[in-house]
Amino acid sequence: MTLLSEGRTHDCGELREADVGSEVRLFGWVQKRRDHGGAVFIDLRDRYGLTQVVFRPDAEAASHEAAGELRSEFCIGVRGRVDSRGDKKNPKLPTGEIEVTASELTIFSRSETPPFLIEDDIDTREALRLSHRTLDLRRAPLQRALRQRADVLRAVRSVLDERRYLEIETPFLVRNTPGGARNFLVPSRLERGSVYALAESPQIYKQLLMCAGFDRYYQIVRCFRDEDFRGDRQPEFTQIDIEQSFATEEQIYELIERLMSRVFAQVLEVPLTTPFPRLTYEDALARFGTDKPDLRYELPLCDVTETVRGCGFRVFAGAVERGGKVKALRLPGAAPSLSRKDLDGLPALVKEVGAKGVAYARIQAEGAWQAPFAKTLDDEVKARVNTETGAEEGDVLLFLADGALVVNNALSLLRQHMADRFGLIDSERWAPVWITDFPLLERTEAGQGSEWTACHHPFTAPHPDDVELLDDPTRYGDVRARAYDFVLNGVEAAGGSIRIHQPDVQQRVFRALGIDEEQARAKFGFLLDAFRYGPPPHGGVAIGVDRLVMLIAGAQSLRDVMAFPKSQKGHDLLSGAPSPADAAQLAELGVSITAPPPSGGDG
RNA sequence: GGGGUGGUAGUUAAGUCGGUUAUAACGCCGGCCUGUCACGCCGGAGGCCGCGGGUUCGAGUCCCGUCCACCCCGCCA
Repeated sequence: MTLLSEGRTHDCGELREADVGSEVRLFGWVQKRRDHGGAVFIDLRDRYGLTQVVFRPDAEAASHEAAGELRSEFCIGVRGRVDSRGDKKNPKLPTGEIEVTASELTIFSRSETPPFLIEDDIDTREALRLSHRTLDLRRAPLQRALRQRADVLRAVRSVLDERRYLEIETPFLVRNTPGGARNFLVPSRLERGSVYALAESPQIYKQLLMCAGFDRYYQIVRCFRDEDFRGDRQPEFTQIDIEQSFATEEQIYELIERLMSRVFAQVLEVPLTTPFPRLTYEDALARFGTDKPDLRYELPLCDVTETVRGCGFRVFAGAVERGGKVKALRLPGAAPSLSRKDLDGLPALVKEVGAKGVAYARIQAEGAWQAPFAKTLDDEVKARVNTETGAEEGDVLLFLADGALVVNNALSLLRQHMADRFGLIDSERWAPVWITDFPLLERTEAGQGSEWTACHHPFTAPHPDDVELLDDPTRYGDVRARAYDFVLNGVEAAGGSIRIHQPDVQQRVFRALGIDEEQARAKFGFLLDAFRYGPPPHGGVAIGVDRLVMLIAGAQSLRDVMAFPKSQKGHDLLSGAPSPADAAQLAELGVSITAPPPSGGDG
């Protein structure tokens, strides 16, 4: 019998004082060797933990001899006896009460010196970690994150199964429908000249499933989007996609609240209070400058546009004249701790969102302002701003004056920055919130064809009270959608809507979007056809698994909760994808590449 | 498409005003060590300074270009 065929008796994280005296077999990787010439200590690691193994010359000479050649990351098996460590316990390890005195050692495989240490906190260039992802994945934080990811999915499945949602798969290779997120394209070999698109979401298919009578559907599904990537955006990502017939917003909210409660209870043992608070899109933007506010802290924004209209400070008055906004962020009691240098450094901070500057004022006794521009403002204006923002002595007010988008982006950034700086973020706290009443339509950038585009997607139902506005192009921007986002700690973790199921409403929305009947047929004919035969009212939601797990695992990036993520340019640094196709493959597909071959990097 | 940060030994970093042989720590290799757990002590090896070009008597350092990674704006119905 070999050690391998006998099998391991325990994992490397489970032996305790109570096991002392038993014979055990442990398999794992060498985390660390400490060779004292006599006793040789090995920290043996697997995904469950670390156990100290000791080899002694007097106990088993051959094993002791062999232990001398062990190096980091050798994969080994050990037979031995569990001994108490007596007064040599290591309180830092769960298994620190005991050690295994080895009587037999099998080296399953050797390891070259790894390019970086397999430790919890390594400070290694991420590119290197990604190109040696298998080693990176041996590290405890990634092991933990991927386990939590599986735990999250298990918890979600348990709720959905209890509630009789049916898991149904939908195609990845779908019809190419330009508009919305850019699709990855897959050329067809059997029909040269045509392409499939990789599904950016199962949206249309899940609506078809509703029409087919599967009144409660879910799928844990990969989605593909060929856009620019970020720390929280990858070319392929996973959604928990849910749709149900006869749904109302309230039912969807209740379901997600139940799902999240179960997930947090099971994975983190944290109770979430339900129902979650709600905030309209309009309020969110007004008070926090973003539709995904982090509500773990306060620091609301205050719109003072009307107050400073025509005032003596040209930066303010000018922005208002140009149709922009002036908003303030009040930092209670911040005056003593924010130096002139801190405040003068703020413009650099907001430069990245396109803001040209940040005005600030320290509030002194009786509401007087200490500010570079203080003289240009009437006392009356200052007093009104004080009242509106609630500013008191010792506070600092930060002002942004610019177009609405820049003002909101910059103040949202500053709000975050200051919350961080003043330690206002309770890392133990979870702040879920529903963002409701999104606009249905938004203006597109000039020169992109149609003037309006759907905020969510073209099948999102308008608010019943606003349907009539769809007949007045000047009011398009006022139409509210039955769409909602679930935001957790400032991260958009889920989003969805009640869909349109009435052909006439769908037609009006298409018209507003500048999609004529012919285009509608060409793009979405198969959905519209399904809607001719008694479509049920329906709606749903999609949860961003990667983002949710990122929050739960406390990770800074999606890359830390995905086993094999891609770089910001969409490269898989492990496999080298994407790579040039060979000529024969392209010929078979009837595809020719016009771009010059990539020069490749040596970085 | 745009703005920013970075790339020097296996790893993380230092490298001044352009000047002799490019430093340090960790890791690695060899030796010693029977209670370590950030083991210790002694010795050693290890470099296309991302890549290409330019300026210069001389470039890790200055200039231009380029590649890669990361952060952000746009984009992500």
